[in-house]
Amino acid sequence: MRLLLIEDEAALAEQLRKALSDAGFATDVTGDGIEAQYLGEEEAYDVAVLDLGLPGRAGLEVLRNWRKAGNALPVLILTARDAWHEKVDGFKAGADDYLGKPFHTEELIARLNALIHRAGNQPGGVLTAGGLTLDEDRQEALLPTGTGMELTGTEFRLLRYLMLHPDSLLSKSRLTEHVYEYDQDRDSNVIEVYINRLRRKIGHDAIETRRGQGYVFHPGVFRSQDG
Amino acid sequence: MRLLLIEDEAALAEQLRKALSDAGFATDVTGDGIEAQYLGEEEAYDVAVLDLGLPGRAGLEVLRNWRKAGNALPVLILTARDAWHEKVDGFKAGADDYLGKPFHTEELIARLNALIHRAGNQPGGVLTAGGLTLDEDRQEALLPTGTGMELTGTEFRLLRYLMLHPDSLLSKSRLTEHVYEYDQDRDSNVIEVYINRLRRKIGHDAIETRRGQGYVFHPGVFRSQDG
DNA sequence: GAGCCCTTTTAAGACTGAATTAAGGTTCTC
DNA sequence: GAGAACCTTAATTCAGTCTTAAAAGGGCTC
Repeated sequence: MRLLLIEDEAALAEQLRKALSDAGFATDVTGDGIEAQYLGEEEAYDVAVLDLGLPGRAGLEVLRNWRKAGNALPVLILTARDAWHEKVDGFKAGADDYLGKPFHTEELIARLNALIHRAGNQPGGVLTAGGLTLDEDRQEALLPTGTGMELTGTEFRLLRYLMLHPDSLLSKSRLTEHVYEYDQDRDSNVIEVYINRLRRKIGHDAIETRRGQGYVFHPGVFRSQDG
Repeated sequence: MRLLLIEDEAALAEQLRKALSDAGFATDVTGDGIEAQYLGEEEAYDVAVLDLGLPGRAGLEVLRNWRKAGNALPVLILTARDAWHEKVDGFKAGADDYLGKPFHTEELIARLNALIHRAGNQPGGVLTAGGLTLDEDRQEALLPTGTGMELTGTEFRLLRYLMLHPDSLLSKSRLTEHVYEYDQDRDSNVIEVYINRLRRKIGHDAIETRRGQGYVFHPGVFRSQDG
């Protein structure tokens, strides 16, 4: 996986580069908007991380220009946690995801993996979200504690969909659609039953219920349990 | 948001109705052209979904008749993916958008949101009004201070309607019509109760009471609080 | 093809919290 | 100041969800 990191603060840039390399990303770093723009157009990256703390709002311009040119490169933006307007502006400019600073590196990596998977650029085999690992070849989950859990087919498909959409509200009908291709199910509580089974295996708190709306998968839960 | 779904295939109709309800649309369903025509004229819908698979080409007739009567209700038509002529006929009859079957429900919902949103409010699933942000995917509000507020289903539907009609006088009956499905409207103070709950979450001043007339949502209130 | 094991689906009762109702208090209008 | 409209809180209701268990289904071996 090739990753473009656009970050002007040298210390943070280096820290992130290390962590991202450890996670298996071949990372190019630039702190300059013009260079970032050029690299994003000329090189074949799988994903980009864009810190909006760049001086002069250059960051969003880079992103807008990419989109204007039809470049669909998945982009995750970093913003100060309280700068809500940056988040909104970022999405308007075409960002795919965002993360507020300060953040845990694991979460950044999990979201990057999710972005890449969503874009269809399948690497192979392993999907991580905040410490939880899903081995797609062996169809089993690996908890941060090291415990391995075998999953049945349906459990696996459901968990994978949850992990691909971390912190997103997923309605039961949407989950049904994606876990069972184009199967139109009548009223049935399969999703509830499988949510229950997953909770037993990976922990109850990882999946939040929003009554009347759906479920939210929280990768962050795993951070606190183990490093 | 009140939605009219015109779909004669019962299974698909039910599947869509569920998914649309999850997404916060108060959905009325009919499989009959005559009834569809009547409902579109008499009820206050924000958008309609029209499946052209209806027997006897009745679907396009419904649409044409609405347009002839000056009804500008946004309409999205569903067609078989390879039925190119249906798409053309549909636009000629006054459709605003179309989607080929089969499709992912998320795409339908995204397009419906786009149809409903006013110009300028277009990014993926995010609705803004003067500093207040409504995340339509997660069904939660983001205050200018950065505080996120989870919303229940009814709170979400009401707030979305308010935000889509800023600075407009909205009567209680109109709010009821757009927040609830085909209603056997008894006198009740639900709207008052939910206005009260919203005020607690987003601030009392955002919603003005016009005694005897209704409510006005003021996005401007949020601008003064934060930059 | 009978029996076994594992997965998936259905079903039913308990539980929870969102939606609704209800009731008393407050503010506005005339 | 009387009546109406609205606010606010609390109780009630009821649909949505949890949980468990058992039935149904599918693939395997012998």
